[in-house]
Amino acid sequence: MNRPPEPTISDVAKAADVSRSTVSRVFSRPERISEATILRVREAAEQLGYSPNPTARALSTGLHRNIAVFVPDVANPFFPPLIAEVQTEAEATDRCVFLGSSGESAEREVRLARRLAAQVEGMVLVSPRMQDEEILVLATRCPLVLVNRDLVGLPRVLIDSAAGTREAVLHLAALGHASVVYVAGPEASWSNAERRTAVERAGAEAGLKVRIVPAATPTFEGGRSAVKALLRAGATAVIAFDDLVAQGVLAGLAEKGIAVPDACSVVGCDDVLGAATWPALTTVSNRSEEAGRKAFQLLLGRLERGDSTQARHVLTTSLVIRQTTAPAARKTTQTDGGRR
Amino acid sequence: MNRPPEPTISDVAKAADVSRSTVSRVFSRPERISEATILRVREAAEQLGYSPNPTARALSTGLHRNIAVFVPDVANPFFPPLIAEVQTEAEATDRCVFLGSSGESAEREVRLARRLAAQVEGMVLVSPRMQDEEILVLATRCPLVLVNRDLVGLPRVLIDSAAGTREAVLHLAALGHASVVYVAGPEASWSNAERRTAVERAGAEAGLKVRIVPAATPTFEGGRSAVKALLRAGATAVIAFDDLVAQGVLAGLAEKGIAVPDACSVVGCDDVLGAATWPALTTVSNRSEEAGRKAFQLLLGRLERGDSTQARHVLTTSLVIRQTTAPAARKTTQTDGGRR
DNA sequence: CTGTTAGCGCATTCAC
DNA sequence: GTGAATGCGCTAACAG
Repeated sequence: MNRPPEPTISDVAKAADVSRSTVSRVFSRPERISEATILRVREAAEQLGYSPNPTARALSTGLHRNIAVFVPDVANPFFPPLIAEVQTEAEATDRCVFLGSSGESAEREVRLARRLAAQVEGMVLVSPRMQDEEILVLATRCPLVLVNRDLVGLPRVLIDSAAGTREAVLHLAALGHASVVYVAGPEASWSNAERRTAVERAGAEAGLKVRIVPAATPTFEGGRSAVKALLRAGATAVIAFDDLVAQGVLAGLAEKGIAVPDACSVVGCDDVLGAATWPALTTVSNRSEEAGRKAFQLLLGRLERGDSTQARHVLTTSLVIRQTTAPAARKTTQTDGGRR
Repeated sequence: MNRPPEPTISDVAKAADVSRSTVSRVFSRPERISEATILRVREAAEQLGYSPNPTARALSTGLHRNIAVFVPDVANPFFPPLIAEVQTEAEATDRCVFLGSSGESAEREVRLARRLAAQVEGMVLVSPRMQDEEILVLATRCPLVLVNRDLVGLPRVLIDSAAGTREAVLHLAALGHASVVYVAGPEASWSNAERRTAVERAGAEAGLKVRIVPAATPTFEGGRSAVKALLRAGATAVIAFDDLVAQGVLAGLAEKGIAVPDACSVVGCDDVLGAATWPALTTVSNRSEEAGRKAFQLLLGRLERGDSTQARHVLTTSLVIRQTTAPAARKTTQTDGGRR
């Protein structure tokens, strides 16, 4: 029931009739050891089923060969592909990855990060919800790479959804819509801020009236319950914070008998659903896998080559037009939208 | 750029003018220390920003307060909610979690597990792809809990999708279908075996002809490319390994102009898509969050109370009828289905 | 209740 | 190229 004691470096040393230092070197700097003894030690190790204890090694060197990835919520489909990518890359450099899924809570995020800092050589913070200061403090204790958070002084990779969002607004304008509603995501989200201002700017540029309706949470449910406010605002076109929210909006609209795209156009963001909604969702493209890969590479660069901390890698996006956008209905439903 | 040296137990001891052991005890068994010195030590620690180094602690005690969760693929939406649940539970007991996403590869799974075994007190293996023997070997080096793998001698939680799958077959029979095709998932998957035999048994029971068509991978793409074989088999009703595959089937069917559910009924499994497909997918319910919670509790029981290793917790499922199933078409399309 | 001593398993000086 | 000694930061007996 309890684990059998693992063989230690001493066991191997004894078996191979060398000193412990030699065994240690065989596994860390083999270049300084003769072929012959390497073979002998390796064999003894194999036979005993020995492999260096990572904990002891970490205590001695200060290096853990672990990293941590933080996301606001693993269950949000935007993140898993990114996580998978980081894990794959990490694996390739023989590193293990801790997962921190903080349930959209900045507090949990901070607590977890503190807890993990001593066990990792670096962390990737994806769409962190904590404040700038908290991130900066963390950065003094552990190398950080940010994804979708634009903080000067830290390496970061940014998925520029503003570009695609802008396209979306222009696309809606071209379809004859006179106004657009943005269903907003989390306050603390950099991506949300990007998208929101992109909608506002492009809206102004194209002469569209822009309104903001917050989603309580960046989820299907959040989108669904935002529909009431949408209808009150007399929306004919809506851009949602992300695909999940958009999907919720679609569902909410369907419940109220509002036809998409005939009576109302809907645009998502992140393209995590593929063509899995009905009608297939027009959305802004997603590059989260690339973001994950790049983030890991930046981290690796810092760890192994002491790269600068100033990297700012931007991945641009574009609009993927599918079936939830259509020309504005001829006869716009008038409501008391602006009143309250 | 390099991290400032963390304060150690000695620093705190000096500052509080006590021995290192006392400091140690304040953080591990405060009940044996007087109120007064606890306060003094705590204060000194706080001021220095000290907290016990987990690595040193682990080396000394053999306890890491880490666990690992393995899944075949984080990006498969079945797993994230389960992972999130485990992580939340772990956090509540002040444990951190490693993630092992193995890309559906048994080999990667084994390698990762070996690598991680020395850093965790236990692991949760969700739908492992490795062989029984490999799992058993691993179990000698590290406490294990299995999810969706029925291996005698190890604690396990099983989502009994057979129950819901059976309902699905009966449902299709009741709708007048004469045959059903099961689009199979991974060979190494316990869930797949369960579902497959459930289809076969219930099919026999209800007098349905049953055929099996494998999906290359348990993904959207896998389902989509299985459609060709489906058509060749002249399917009027199909049950897919999971929702993702079902969604692929839906897409493939749509491409060929086959109407769902009128010309062909489709049933998924795991209910991970909610009502997000069109038409909304009839599927077998999912209890992955509960599975995650239960799995962690079993692990905790083993770790803290030395619970038996014989636990076998079954979560049953049922059919969720939505819109992708309908009565069999009057006129069945005849094809050369059985020929090759 | 608290201090002293020893050691977890390894990497790293420094000698030879 | 290899061995002997020392310490990483902490917990665990064993005293008192």
